[in-house]
Amino acid sequence: MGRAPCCSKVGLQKGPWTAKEDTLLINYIRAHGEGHWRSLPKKAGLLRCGKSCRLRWMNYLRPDIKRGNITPDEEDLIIRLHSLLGNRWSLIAGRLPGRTDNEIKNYWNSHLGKRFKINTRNDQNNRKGGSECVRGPKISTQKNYKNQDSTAYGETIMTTKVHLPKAMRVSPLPITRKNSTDGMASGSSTSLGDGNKGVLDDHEEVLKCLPDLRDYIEGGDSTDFVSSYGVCDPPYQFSEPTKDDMLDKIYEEYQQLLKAENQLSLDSFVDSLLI
DNA sequence: AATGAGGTCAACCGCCGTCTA
DNA sequence: CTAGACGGCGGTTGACCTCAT
Repeated sequence: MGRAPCCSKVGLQKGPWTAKEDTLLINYIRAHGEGHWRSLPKKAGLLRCGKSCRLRWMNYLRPDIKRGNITPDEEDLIIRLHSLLGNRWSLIAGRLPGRTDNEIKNYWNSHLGKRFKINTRNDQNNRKGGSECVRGPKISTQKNYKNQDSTAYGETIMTTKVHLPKAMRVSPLPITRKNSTDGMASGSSTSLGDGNKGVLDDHEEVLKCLPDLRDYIEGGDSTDFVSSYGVCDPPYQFSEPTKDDMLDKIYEEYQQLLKAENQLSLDSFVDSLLI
């Protein structure tokens, strides 16, 4: 017996968002800030479910979203965190500034999960003296993996101990301003493929209507955008450390975990991620 | 050139935990 | 204490795209 739907769904728009809808949503959040998703659509003049608005904002329109390909470092981190946390996409996303849980989930399902599945299968074949063709994950050799169980990913991960802390709300990490050479600022390297150019063009139109947002995307200061949009309350606190510092710090923590072995329990490390 | 298979990713759905009256 | 509202999460879907045949 589930809860009643968040909205009646009668007469509501579904499917891909139009540029006009995006504009309405952005303008509303600009004026009133986030929250109150249930009542937001009505007030903003949108024929959308509140959840749909939230999702659109969180996964696409938010100014701090980092677009473009997942970097090898980010991929490494996703793999490591997934091996620790399992499918806790929001937690993993919380450690990847500018990435959304949906994006990471999609990336895992379309790239990594499959890769590790193949790897695991081949690993099992190898143990049986099977194929020599090992298509393991493309893990950077500069990182220390020697303490990693070769079966720590993919299907077998389900049998390894995955820390599953009690579900709780996780306050987002401080979101750092990306520098002008990556992410959205790279322009063409959006997550929209060339085939979606039409859609992209539509949203370019939205951006033309929103100079603040365009300034941000083209290298302006996100804090300007946020403050001008009136959404400066948490979770949008753009503060130090920088993205690179944060990634380094997480790697460092992980390395320490690997080295310390018995000195630092896995649980306490994972718990530290949840803080 | 046509077409079918497979990949990608935005969006939806249902459930859960927390908050509040 | 309870029930409903709300926000958030992970799983899934389906439209659209690319690529191989």
